[in-house]
Amino acid sequence: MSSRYYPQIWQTVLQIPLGKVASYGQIADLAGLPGRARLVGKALGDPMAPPLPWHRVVRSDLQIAFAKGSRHEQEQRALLLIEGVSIKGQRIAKQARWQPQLADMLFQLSF
DNA sequence: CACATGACGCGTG
DNA sequence: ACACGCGCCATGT
Repeated sequence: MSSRYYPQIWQTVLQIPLGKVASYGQIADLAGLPGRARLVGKALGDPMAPPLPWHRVVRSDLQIAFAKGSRHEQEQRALLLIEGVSIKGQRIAKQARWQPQLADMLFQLSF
């Protein structure tokens, strides 16, 4: 089981503020795993994962990763809208991007 | 072991 | 915007 890195990924995802979104690559970087965006997707889908704001993780082009119209895609869209994230068409508003501040970075270092 | 397949991302054309 | 190619990596056939 190579879910060795999942915990740090989960921790990072938990940092994303309500109403904000982060990309898979961004989470990978913050978790100290540059270039390993795919691993983030795996971590989120792992059955052992704790409750997470998984819906706040989207592709770097600000689109939902799941197939258009799929059940997962609809659920993620609904959750984001509930949080006040504006989505026009297939694209999430740029302003919803999470920009980690110094305090957030320091939190990561404490692990 | 060889391939294929994703909740990815970036560079090029 | 669209299409590849390639890097990345766990899982499955």
